[in-house]
Amino acid sequence: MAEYNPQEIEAKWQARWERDKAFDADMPAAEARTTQKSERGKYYVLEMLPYPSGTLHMGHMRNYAIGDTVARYRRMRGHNVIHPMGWDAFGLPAENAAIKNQTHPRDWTNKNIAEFKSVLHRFGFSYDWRREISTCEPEYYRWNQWFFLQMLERGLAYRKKSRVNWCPRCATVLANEQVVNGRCWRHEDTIVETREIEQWFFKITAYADELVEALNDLEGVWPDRVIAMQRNWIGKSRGARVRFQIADASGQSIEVFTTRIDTIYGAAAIILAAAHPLVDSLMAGSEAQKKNGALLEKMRRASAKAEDVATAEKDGFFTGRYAINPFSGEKLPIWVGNFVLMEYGTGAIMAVPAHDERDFEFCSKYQIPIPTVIVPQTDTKPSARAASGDSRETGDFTAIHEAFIDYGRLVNSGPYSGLTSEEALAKMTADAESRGFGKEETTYRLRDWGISRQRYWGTPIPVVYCPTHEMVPVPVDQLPVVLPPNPKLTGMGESPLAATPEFVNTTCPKCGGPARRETDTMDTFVDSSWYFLRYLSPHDAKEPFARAAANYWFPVDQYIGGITHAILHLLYARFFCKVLRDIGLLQQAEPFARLFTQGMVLKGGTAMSKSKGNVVGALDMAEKYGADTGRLYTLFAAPPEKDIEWSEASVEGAARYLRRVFALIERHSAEAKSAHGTNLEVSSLKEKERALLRKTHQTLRRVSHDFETRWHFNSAIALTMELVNEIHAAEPLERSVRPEVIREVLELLTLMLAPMIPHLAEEMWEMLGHSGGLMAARWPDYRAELAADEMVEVVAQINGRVRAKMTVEAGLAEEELVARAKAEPRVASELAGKHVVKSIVVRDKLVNFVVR
RNA sequence: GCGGAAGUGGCGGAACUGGCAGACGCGCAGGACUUAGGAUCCUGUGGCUGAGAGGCCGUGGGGGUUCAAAUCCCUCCUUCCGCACCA
Repeated sequence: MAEYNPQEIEAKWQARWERDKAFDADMPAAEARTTQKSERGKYYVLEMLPYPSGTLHMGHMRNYAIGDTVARYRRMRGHNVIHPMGWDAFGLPAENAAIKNQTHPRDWTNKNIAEFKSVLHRFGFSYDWRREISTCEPEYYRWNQWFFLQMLERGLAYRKKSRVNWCPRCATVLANEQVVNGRCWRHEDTIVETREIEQWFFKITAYADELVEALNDLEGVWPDRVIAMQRNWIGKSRGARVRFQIADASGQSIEVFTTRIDTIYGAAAIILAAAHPLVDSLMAGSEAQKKNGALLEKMRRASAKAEDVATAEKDGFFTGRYAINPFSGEKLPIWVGNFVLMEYGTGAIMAVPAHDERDFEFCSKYQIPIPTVIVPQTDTKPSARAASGDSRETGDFTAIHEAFIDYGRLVNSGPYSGLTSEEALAKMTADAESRGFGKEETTYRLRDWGISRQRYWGTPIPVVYCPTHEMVPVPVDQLPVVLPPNPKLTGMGESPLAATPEFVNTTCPKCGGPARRETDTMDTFVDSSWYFLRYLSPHDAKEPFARAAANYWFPVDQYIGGITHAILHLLYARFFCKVLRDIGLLQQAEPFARLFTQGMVLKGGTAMSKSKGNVVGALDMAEKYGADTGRLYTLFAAPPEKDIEWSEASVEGAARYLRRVFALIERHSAEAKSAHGTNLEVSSLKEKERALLRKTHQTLRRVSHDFETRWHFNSAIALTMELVNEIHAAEPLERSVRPEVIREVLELLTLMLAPMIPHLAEEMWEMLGHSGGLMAARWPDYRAELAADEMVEVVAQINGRVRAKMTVEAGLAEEELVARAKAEPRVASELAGKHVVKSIVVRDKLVNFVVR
């Protein structure tokens, strides 16, 4: 008897697939696209493209195993599946490795790509390798440059000064990931500074509203948390902009943004961000300036890091000036506060301490009055809190212990008193507008996307700077702007391209005079914002992607990747597609029809990563157990969206199952092959045959359901294990089961396993007498008459407790079930002398007697 | 604080629209075959209790709805993830 030899089997079938070009995906000819009716049309399955670094470990592998299972299943379902793979090849690690090892980032990257690729081949993933792309190739990144120019032309790319991390020792800009605890990664003793330099931005905020609104359509097809995270990130909030005149300042005013204009009669102060442009002029020459100048400077220098900001104590000072509340006419002191952000809203707020926690904290600290203007709606009489609330009258600043931030009913609000918050929001916004001191406004947290990187290993930004014409875009026909082959990479001093004269020095496209190239490169997220379109015509030299190909293949039907990219990558890609639609290149603006975020593979409680030293190499796995075992283990360990903790023992279990399945096919292949005909009439079946076929078709029904709806491959695999166990238990089969039945059972088992363990399934298929290979095979439909239960187990309960189990004919009438249940000895004895209040019958399931 | 997800045996996890909780696998225990086995096969395996048939308890805690709750409702607790002074 032959043993299961995965190495041999896997090599054999991988060679066969390659020979047969089994995974090449092509568009049908134009006319076939409309007439084709037997098949189900295209299906684009995509796993997030990897950054080739370190070793390809089982965490990566799990991702691809899930994608490959889906791709293979869809092929079996008759879809024209496109399943491409490529490399996110630009990036900082390549540049760092190059500096460290005195090599070129390209060499390091290509070496890693070759390694990754060989591992993916070893696992037999069904990619169309003709479509492979690498983002560091000029044929690819020239289109990044082309998109940039398109955006520049439309005002969607612009330059402005912005903060970067700066290490004074390296004299260079640091990426966020190179800043560790506020210090340089290379110089632990050196505190990172911030510097303002000119940088390029993509105006993603122009699409903020569409980006947030279109999320509604992704409900149910994208994971909830990803949608929630994107909503949160975009941070849409509706409110109003209100202008407060500055007292004694001849027409000068301060604008604030508020979502709670209904609380405006409770405003106790205006608070400005330290960076607010009016701060200096308001205080010029005043007593307040002398007193608070130092504090102001300190606030302006304070760290902008989120953790620091969130934990910093509220701090501020009075500017000595006042503003007029346009609704009440009241004079409000103008303060400067460290918790007011210049970047959000208008950089100024109205402080309503009674109804906002932050304002409450600030005003309590500085003894600013806390007037109550909203009371809970349920209060019929003024609440104790409201009654004692107005500190302007009582002079008591301690009477209120916390802010009441909910909507409610207005009090002490002039003509608006008595309205609900909802009513007041609408009415007061409208009044502010008609009276000319405010208007409805929607703000977003989302900021524009800074794409400049002071790095070598990225896409050069295609503009030049000319002394006479200033910034000049590189004409499209001069693309690509190619990276110089031999940069000086030191990681110190100015950015690498700036130190490469043959790159920097150029001529102005307008006047031909000497000019300097832009020396920043693009954020690598630009590369990954449209790569899924490049796969569709990867070698196109005339355009980024062929329109016809996009019309056919786009959007991605199923995108699969890690939750780590829930915000940035997925948001940028959505943004890009909207721009591409507006340029006229796409008809559809949402790139990913369905998104699946798979769980991580942990070892020792943390995600596998080279730096933590807890990786299990995919190649090692394949060499020791085989690719199919590796795949089966990662699919079986948990549902694909959950994290799994690496367990070598469970890998052994997966290997054991495959050996068992292989041996099963081996034992019966001769009989199966001897079968003639396929007609399996229910009436002609012997008891044992009927039982086996029933189990098989029931398994098929449930496995199909798992594949189709929830992707719970773990339960699908468990179901096939049950089937295998049942076949085992029925052995020996030779005398009691006809070859036709054996063949049917084993074929269906093979087909069910095929998407998950493709090599072994091919081998099994061949052992069962098929020469065509599984690529031509279709996912089978279960036969209802074979899956049907003839006898079912029905439970007899008394007051919800199981008292007997009966095996009865399926579909028995309710009265008959009650009669049979009552006939059960245990039921009969317990019911004796008791009054049955009620009998509940669930057909084919249970009978429950309620007794007193 | 806000938002999202999740709490089921020793472990990973099953249980479709409320209907026998613990499928399947790992681990463990016992056995068979074997020179041997970390190969293979068989049996057992939630807890307590009982000689046994069986009984009682049991899906994070508490309460509720129901003939019936892991599943629905209320409430509390815990864990993980994301955002975090966003006006």
